[in-house]
Amino acid sequence: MTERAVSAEEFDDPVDSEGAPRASDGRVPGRRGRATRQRLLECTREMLASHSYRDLRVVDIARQAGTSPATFYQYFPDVNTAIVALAEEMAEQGNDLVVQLVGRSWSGATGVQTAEAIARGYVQLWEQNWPLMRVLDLTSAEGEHRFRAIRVRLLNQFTEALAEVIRGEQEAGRQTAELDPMATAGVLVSMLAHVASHLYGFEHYGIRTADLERSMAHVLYTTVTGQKPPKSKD
Amino acid sequence: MTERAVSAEEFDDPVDSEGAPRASDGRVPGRRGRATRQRLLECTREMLASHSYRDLRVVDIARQAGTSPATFYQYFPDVNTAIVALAEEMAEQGNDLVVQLVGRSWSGATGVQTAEAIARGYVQLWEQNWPLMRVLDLTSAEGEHRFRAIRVRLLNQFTEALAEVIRGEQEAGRQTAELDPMATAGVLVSMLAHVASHLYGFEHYGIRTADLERSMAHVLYTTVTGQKPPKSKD
DNA sequence: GGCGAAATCTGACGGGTCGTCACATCGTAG
DNA sequence: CTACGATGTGACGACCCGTCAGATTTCGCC
Repeated sequence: MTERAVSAEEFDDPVDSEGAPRASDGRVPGRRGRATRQRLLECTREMLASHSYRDLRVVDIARQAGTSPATFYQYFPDVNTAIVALAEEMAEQGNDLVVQLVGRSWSGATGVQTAEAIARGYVQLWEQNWPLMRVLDLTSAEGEHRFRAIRVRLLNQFTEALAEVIRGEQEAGRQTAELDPMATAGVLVSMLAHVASHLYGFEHYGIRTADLERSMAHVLYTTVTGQKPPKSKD
Repeated sequence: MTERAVSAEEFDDPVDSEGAPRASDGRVPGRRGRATRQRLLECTREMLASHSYRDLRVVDIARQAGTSPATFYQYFPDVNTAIVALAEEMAEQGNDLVVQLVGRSWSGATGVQTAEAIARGYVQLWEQNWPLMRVLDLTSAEGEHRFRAIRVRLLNQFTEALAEVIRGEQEAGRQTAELDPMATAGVLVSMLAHVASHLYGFEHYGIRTADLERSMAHVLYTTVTGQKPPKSKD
């Protein structure tokens, strides 16, 4: 294979400390420029929701924003860089939510509620951001290091928080010490991530989202605490 | 966005009942033709192992096979169709293996061994076929219906077999009847699929494959049987 | 052994996308 | 109102894809 252009994949979006982006030629854009950049970002988000990621063309985003392809390249070295900007914003907000849920109590009936909240929370996070989440999953499986970094950050903080809980349960003697906490947490987060990203496929096969959430909550609770869940109220 | 060429994505590889493929013009190839086709397939497999799927170019496969791009198009309408042929072969063989494992006994210490065998088996299946598995995961998440069909077939038979076991455990009163068997099985298979496809990522973070297998086996056994595993020998 | 016809292979081309660059336009400070 | 920096764009070269007419190889048959 002839070497392909490495393109800008290896470089990060040039953004200064305040988040003000620089244009391709290194100059700092003014009001008009930033407005155009923002408009391009929003159009990218829209296109991502209505078109397949693979079919996303610069010319379409530019046209949607009422400008020319060359203008797009003035603000982003490529389409991925624009998406990274969007994904970073989403990851920021979404991560807090789920990690926070892990911190709740894991004992008894409250613990079951925690597990349910996590399962539902993760599913909702995915449903609310599926265009970006999908791209994140997709490109992370390939080589794109920036997307992978975001995804890893998103999942890793979650995994570590969960591992900490598992470690606590092990020390309290409620959970078997034979399991590696990080490995176990990784397995659980994998479950959440994969199920969330394939909800539509499951629905297609007649498997209801509510049932999936219940099963995931069950697995979560059981695996984290090492206990059978106390019988629920419903 | 202007409509993109639908290309041959919607059409299946023309293959007659005996598996003998037809060339692009509909004629049945002779010895030389079939040899060339096979050579192209093997080269596709090699390229897939050493190059990213996205960077796979027809011209490279052809060159590797010591022929011209036009020859490739004589036997396959596009690169994906060639990969589908490879993936189908793999799925055939791999599916039997894992589904067969599910049929083993799930009671007591033997059950733990069954769970471990499944976890290890799935991981090995992935490790042995990662170039194809990766493409399957990748393109299924997008729209390619042929890849998705193969992946669904692979996972669905597995899921249904597992659901059947869970249903049995429920009827025997060992597992809570609150959970939908298919949903639960789907969750478990998701776990296996996602962990297997991210083994390298986990290793990168210092999480050992052996620990992942143990954790997955634990989750599998616990969730399927509803019992704590009997204490192991090691 | 030679000769057509069928099978197989290939060079070259039209069509399309990508990213860049020189230049046009805008808008604002003086 | 003018000049200059900031912003926007048409058009171009490079690249990849899939096709097609024609060249080359193989094979059955005399």
